[in-house]
Amino acid sequence: MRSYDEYCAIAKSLDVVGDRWTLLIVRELALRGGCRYTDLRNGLPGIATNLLADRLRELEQAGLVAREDAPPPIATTLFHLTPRGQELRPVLDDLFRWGLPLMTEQKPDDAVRSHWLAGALEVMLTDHSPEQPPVALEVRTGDQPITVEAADGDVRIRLSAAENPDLTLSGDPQPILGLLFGLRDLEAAQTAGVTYEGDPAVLERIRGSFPSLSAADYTPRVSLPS
Amino acid sequence: MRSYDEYCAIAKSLDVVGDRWTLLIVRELALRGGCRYTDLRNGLPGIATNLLADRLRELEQAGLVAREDAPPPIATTLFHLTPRGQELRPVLDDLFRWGLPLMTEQKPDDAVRSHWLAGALEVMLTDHSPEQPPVALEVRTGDQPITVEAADGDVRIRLSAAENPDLTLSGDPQPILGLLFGLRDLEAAQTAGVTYEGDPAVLERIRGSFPSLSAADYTPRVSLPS
DNA sequence: CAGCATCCGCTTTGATACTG
DNA sequence: CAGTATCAAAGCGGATGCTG
Repeated sequence: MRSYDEYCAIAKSLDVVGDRWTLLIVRELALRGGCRYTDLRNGLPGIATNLLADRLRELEQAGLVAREDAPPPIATTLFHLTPRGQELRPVLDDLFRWGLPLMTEQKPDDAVRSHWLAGALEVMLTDHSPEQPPVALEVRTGDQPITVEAADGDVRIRLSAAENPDLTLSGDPQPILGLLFGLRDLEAAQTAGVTYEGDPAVLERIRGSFPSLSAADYTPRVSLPS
Repeated sequence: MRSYDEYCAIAKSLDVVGDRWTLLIVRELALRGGCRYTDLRNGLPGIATNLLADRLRELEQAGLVAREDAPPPIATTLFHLTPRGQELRPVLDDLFRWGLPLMTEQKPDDAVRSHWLAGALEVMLTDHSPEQPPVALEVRTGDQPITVEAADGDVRIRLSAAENPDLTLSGDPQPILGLLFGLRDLEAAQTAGVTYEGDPAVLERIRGSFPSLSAADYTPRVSLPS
């Protein structure tokens, strides 16, 4: 990308990560840790292979990504974020939150990956009853099952099936997220094709509350002259 | 921009604000409040006029920007952020912070605008001595003077000259920021052409501390299967 | 198969000129 | 002041081919 040529921190940030696909590559590496080239392609459906190679080279040069030649048993190159790359997490988290209201719309040809949903769940869900015994929720949607464990006030997300889930939800991601974020009740979710097995009370324990528009004021950041 | 077609909050955010120039337009409106078309052009040096018009239309459609036909005395259209647009402030703030280390390099053809620097100062400076009487600093660089007032633990930034500044700094923006962010001492700043008038002790009062790389760990956000 | 490089048609951008 | 119109150049998406 052409530089904006502005002596401004935001512009300089965008000089580095403002290109198409770049932040999504960082998202993949932030969510999944070390990735092979092929993993990245799978997590970025639609990216042209030459673009992925280009972006990885640029990110490496900018010091956000490092490549590591994995030892003999694996024998493949792994890409991972450097500390400088990890520092983009606040940006990704904010974009996650800002974009959540847009998740109410799921276009028919939207690709779905469970680790994206897992990221959203991690940002949104909390354990409202730390004193209660741990509970486990299994979510079956996307390309692999997601396990949500609430214990001692913390919520942990794993991309695998649960051992003995207290509740299992299956169906399309959109109504399931609506249910977990408190936008739909169980009945409405069922109408949208969600099925469950187990104890629905788990929902009260971990449900997130949707960020309502916080009535931001219109005052500019910096007061202007006269 | 073409949609990424991903059911992911970050991708959906970038579908809206991921285009070239878009976030910088939001930056302008966030920093300066209501802007005329011409103000925006001045704050976005190098943007093609048709692109600015396109982006404003897209932002309006997406509900982030509203245009307002100002009453007779002004007789011009003003653009401002809607509440939904204001909600991007956390994203802008994080990009501000992430990009600060890049400000150590000032390319010869980088444009400079005081309100960008004011944004950086607002994010970075704090009043370390709330119990002390208020102090005022005037910074002379960029296209207009900046006033930094520290009082009662708060720091306020204005884009205008100070009444009776306790300290005035003049020179290139890069060494001045270095000085204010604690990367240079006064002597080093002077070597880089910064001049001052008044009491340098003001610096101790408001100086920001530079975000050192916080040794982020490499653990992925979501644990992977097996 | 993993990790690219090359080629080609299309879209987006940048620069400039022009208009109500 | 607030845009629209035009056109060349750069970037992108998709397909394909190459190398270990």
